[in-house]
Amino acid sequence: MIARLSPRNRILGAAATVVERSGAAHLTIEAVAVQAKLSKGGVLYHFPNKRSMLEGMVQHLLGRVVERATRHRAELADGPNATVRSLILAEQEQDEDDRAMSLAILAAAAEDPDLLDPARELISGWFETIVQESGGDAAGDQIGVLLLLAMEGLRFLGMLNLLPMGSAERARLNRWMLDIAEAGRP
Amino acid sequence: MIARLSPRNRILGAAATVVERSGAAHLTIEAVAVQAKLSKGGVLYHFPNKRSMLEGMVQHLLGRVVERATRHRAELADGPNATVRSLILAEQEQDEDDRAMSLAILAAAAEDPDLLDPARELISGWFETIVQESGGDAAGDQIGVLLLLAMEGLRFLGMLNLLPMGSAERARLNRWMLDIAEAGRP
DNA sequence: TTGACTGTACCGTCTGGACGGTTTAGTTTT
DNA sequence: AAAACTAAACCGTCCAGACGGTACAGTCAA
Repeated sequence: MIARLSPRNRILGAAATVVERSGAAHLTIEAVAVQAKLSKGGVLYHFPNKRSMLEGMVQHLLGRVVERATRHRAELADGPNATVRSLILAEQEQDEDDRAMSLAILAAAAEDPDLLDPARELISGWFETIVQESGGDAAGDQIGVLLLLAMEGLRFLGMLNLLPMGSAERARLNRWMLDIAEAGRP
Repeated sequence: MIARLSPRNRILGAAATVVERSGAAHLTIEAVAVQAKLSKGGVLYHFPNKRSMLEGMVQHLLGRVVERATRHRAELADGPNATVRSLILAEQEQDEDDRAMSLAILAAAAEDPDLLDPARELISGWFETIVQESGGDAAGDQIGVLLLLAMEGLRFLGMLNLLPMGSAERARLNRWMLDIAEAGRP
């Protein structure tokens, strides 16, 4: 029933798995090939070099986040803190594979910090929007920024296995954060 | 003027600089030696291998954080959310070098996720304490956790240069977070 | 309907280079 | 004299990337 993944996405998933298991330093074309059950040449057919594979990972990751956030954003119309709420909802929606793909950020940063440029732009845009939405830059009213930062904290701690929270606790926290965003304050 | 660093700390600082400039994948003994103005043998005199150098980086980073947090913690006695507040204050106190050393986390994660074990333990302890301090686990009352996560979000986004905030904005946010922690809510 | 051709998706092999680490013999600093 | 290095050679391993070839499904014209 599972729609067979395109070879390209299978490779990207395999790359994420390698990073998850061995760390970004051991992300090699050959390791990815083994994981994806391809030969090295097979991988290089889809991505001409390692750098383009990392670009692909980052792009894939950001693409999915943006896609989901945009959808939720549309549903929420222009309610209070709609953008942060859509980001929280988008994060909540991620499955295991998506979470593993987050490691693309670490792998990219390890290889060449410039690979994160697209992420920089995206986040920068979020910040601007969120600051506006949570009441201009009136002193102190930065609840949107706080929530966004907490989301990112969750993301990074989670991807490094530094987060001592079960999925139930996490779900509860997510719900609470949505409430805060909607109410404008805890 | 500046107290000359011990060779050991000079090496650790050089390692952080290498990661900052080139990414964790290019952290090699030789690159560190060049940056620290030593020979390769000179570095290996202080750290027998790369792994022990990474252990040293993580240890150095955590040591400083713990030291500062402990000091602030003592000052705050048992005021509301004292632990989170001490962590915020500790983070605020970091200089450029300390921030660069945060990259040790990324470098360690890239090489071998197990190197993060000490950090796991530390963070796990923080979580426990903070949950207790912000009112047991009474439904919804997770302000301490939220603040800790936001702090970590700041840390990670900052170390990857993904944070579109100037130091003034950051300072303002920090002050606001301290207020929230003290009041228990905004 | 058959044969020529095309594009996609690979495989297996090879090479040049870099890296981590070790060793050794010698030098500077304190 | 001991501690703290330097300089250089060297080894085994690993890796990115290039290359030539293969299998095969589909197209299309005669």
